[in-house]
Amino acid sequence: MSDHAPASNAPASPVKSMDAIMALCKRRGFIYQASEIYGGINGFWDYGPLGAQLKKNLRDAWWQDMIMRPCWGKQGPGGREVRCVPLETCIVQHPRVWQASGHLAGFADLMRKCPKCGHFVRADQLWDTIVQSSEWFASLIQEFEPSPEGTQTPQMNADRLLKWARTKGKKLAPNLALVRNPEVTLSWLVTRVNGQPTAPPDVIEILRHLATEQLNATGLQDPCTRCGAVLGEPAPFKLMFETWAGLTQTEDNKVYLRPETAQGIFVQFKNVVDTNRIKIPFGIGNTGKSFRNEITPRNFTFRSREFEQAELEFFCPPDESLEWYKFWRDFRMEWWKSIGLAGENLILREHEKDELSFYSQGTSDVEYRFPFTAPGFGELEGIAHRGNYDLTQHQKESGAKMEYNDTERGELLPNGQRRGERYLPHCIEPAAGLDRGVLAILCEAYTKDESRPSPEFMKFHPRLAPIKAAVFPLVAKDGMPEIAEKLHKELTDRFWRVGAIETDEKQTIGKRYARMDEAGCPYCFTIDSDTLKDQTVTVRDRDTGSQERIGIDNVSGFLADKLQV
RNA sequence: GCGGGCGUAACUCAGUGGUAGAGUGCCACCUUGCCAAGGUGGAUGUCGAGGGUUCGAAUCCCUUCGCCCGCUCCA
Repeated sequence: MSDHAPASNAPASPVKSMDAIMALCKRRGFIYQASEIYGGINGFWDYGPLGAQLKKNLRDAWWQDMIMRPCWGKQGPGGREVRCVPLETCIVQHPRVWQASGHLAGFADLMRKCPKCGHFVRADQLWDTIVQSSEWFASLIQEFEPSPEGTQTPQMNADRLLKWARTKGKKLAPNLALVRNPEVTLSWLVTRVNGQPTAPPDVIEILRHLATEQLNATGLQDPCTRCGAVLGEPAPFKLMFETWAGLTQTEDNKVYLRPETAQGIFVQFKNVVDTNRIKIPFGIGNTGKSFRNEITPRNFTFRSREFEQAELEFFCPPDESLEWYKFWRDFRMEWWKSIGLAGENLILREHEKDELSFYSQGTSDVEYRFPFTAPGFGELEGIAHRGNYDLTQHQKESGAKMEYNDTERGELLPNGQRRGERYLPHCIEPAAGLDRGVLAILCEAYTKDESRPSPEFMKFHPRLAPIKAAVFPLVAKDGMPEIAEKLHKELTDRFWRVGAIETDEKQTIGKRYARMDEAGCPYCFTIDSDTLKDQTVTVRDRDTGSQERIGIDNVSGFLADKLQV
């Protein structure tokens, strides 16, 4: 999650209530807590019937617009056709995949845990963190005189340190050795300073002394940045889920659940090139579950430990990569807008230079202003220029040649062919979070309007709505139910592939409309007494509540037009 | 991980030591003539879980799980 809140970009409309959205999601069966009857399990969520269909519709929209007809048929840079093929790779890959990608190293930073307050700090950043953000250090450092010119040793005054330990130190760093046992701790330090005037201790060594109560028994120790207690030993902090492939749970059999789908694509890049008549530039798309052991799952489904990604890796010649990057960045923003995130809550944010990975020439995030991030934004999708980093890594680690032979390049030969040019393609990666997408769509669709008979309703784009339409008899008599049933069957026969068509003859018409509003059904067709006379029905629009009459024979065409199918 | 708040019906919540409640929703029947309309009736809870105190616990204590908020973390 990022937290960018330009003052000029403040929300014009009031922030929606996340509690109300979550209540509706539960009540109407969009999202349930996973394993709820057992008390739930931290960081995991299930989709109910409407949620499962909504998410499928989003996944289908991605698949259709990225794989089946990429970018709605728009041309890429230089008027080139945009071509993409699908792929489905395994959640479990060879462990060396994660070695090559850097996840094994990057996802297992050495962390140190404070046994007293439970605080975590990265082992390699301990001293930086203390100097930059430790409250007790900021206070303590003021008790020292500045270092004399050309030295690293601040001037120490034992009396002032004693006083600090008994006053401010008690509050700020209650577990620091200096605070718990000032005389002993200071005596070791004074001995050290006076004993070796030619090699005075630097700031870090002084801090380590102040954290050490029993020098003889323990040696110098390191303090917790927050409470000053002695930190535990560095231990790998595992953000990847581990399991075993094989019956024995030994180190040899250890495998990991993927933290992203992208690596499966890079690993199969050569196979796709070699076994399909496809030429660069082209993309490979893959949707599927990924897993990260998030430290703090939070904000409903926004940061879950099991989540689904929709990733495309688009391969192109290095000299075209920047243009393709910009192309994809802009298209992906357009795409999110096209499925209903059209408002001021969606932004495209280009990363600053210092945010970029060393191999990247550009990265952008599509971000949505969720109720829980407002006035800031949370990431929906990252579009990254990854250079040839990943193919290079896998080429090195596996020894397999990842080069592409571009037969459209190189000098023109006498026979009219090109000589060809071998290179490692560059890669543009639009990587979307489907669950975050669903959550953004739920938040965007949720609308509260107390002036309506149905004050809470879901304004889904018709393409995503789990229920596409409903057919009602105005009252359950005079032959209306029979006509409704016939129309319902007709619509179901035609539209079942894209979503549900519902019918309901119980309760009053207002209640039935209201129920459909909460489920986000865009259109309701109602059979009334006029239908019997002139073969027309009313169409009710979810967002406005307005009605128009159309011929019963035109209903199917009307809906097809609205759903663009 | 720390700090704060919360956990009672599908949803929103009342109930602070003495028989488990309300509104909404849901279901059935009656009534219907376009917006959660009206009437009658009905179903639904191991009060998040475990332990303790007590004659007696939704209520007090301890532990634990989950959710929300603020820190922290987020390759």
